[in-house]
Amino acid sequence: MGVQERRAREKQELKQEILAAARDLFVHEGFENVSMRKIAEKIEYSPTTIYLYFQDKIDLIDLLCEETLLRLEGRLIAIRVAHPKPIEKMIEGLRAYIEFGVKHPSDYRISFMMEFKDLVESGRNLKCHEIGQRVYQAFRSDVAECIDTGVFAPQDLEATTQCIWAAIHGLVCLLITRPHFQWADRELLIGTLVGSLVEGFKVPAPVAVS
Amino acid sequence: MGVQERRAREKQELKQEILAAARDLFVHEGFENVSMRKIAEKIEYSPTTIYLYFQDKIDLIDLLCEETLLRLEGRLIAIRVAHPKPIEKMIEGLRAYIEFGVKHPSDYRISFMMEFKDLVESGRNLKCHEIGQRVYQAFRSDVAECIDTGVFAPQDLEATTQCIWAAIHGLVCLLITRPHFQWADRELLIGTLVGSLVEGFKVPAPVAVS
DNA sequence: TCATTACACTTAACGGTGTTAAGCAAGTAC
DNA sequence: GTACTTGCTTAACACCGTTAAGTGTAATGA
Repeated sequence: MGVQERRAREKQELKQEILAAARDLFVHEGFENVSMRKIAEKIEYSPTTIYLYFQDKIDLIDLLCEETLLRLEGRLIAIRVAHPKPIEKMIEGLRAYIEFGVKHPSDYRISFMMEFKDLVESGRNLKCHEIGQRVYQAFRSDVAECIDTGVFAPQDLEATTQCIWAAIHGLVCLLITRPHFQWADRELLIGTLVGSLVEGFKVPAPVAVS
Repeated sequence: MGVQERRAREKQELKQEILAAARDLFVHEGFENVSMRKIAEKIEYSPTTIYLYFQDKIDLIDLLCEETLLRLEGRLIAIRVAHPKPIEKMIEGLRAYIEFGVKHPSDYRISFMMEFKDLVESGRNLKCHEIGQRVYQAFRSDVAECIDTGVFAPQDLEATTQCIWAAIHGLVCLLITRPHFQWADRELLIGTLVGSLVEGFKVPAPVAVS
């Protein structure tokens, strides 16, 4: 009896259709302007149908976030393969991260700019958290490689990794939330940030203390 | 006839009371969980009363944003006075910015992490925009001073200013939105970022291009 | 002193949000 | 052919920002 199989397949298809509609709306209507009702309207089902496929809005967004992180991870893995030299791997990885964020602002917002405080504190475990950790660990390995091969001066691995991530995240954030600011030429901006970051960590631990 | 004066004064007092209540709620309940109705409840007036004092929620938030930026500006001006040496002025200014954001996450969210795209495009002019520009220009002067005095290598002023701002903004953002991440020691983190940033701009234009 | 006017504020409502409970109609199973 | 399962919908709840209309009180002018 292939009935159950067909049903399961159809259920999975509609679930994917909902996710696709949601992502499309996020991209075209903006993060704040997407409601469950609008998603439902787009797929031509009643709003409550979505709740047969997702626990709630957070659950839906979580899956979108997971998809996004998987795409970013794939992009970064490709760069690691293409650039064996640690310094190039680092520079191209940072560039790719920034360009990913700028190119997919809605996806980036969902994955990196949403407030997670309440969610984490509610004890809920998100699918995207796991893969987010994986992407971070991989990046930390890249930083470690730079330190180990002498490209970077010996410094606290965790702090260094987090500083670099924070810096490039900051640029993506501002480019997304302040698109009308008097930004310098984008290529110059990205090049300057990545270049200075790498340069700043070449010299030994210049921790600025008061 | 001091009636009008008294009335004007009372109106101003209630306006300030509303602002204070709003800020208090933002701080204690979190940015997303504050509604006009809750603000009204806190000051023990009906929700619609707020609309006699503010155009809408954006208007209210705009004034809060302005207040916040004025406080930050004051903080940074004090540091400029206390540290005449360009390099110290830069380092302490960056530290102060980060610490301001970490210490007042709700205020920082309102001023620097809110989506402004739709607002700017609607042609509305916000009070906080003007002073935000002023704070940016002052910071750019600090960067220019570092370049002019040879602390930083000669580089594009605008790009350099924006990169440094983006980097410290990124750290504040992540510390706010991801408080449960496995952060390195906060002092080490801040010191590392500020130190590496300054170090990275000492060497001549290391713009990383693909 | 009394009618009028101005003002501060409220009540009621609109259209929107995320979400849940109950119901309906068609397909499957015996 | 009847009972049960499944997929979806309708109706509703409590919230949101916001507006229009109404209310009562205080100030004003005769």
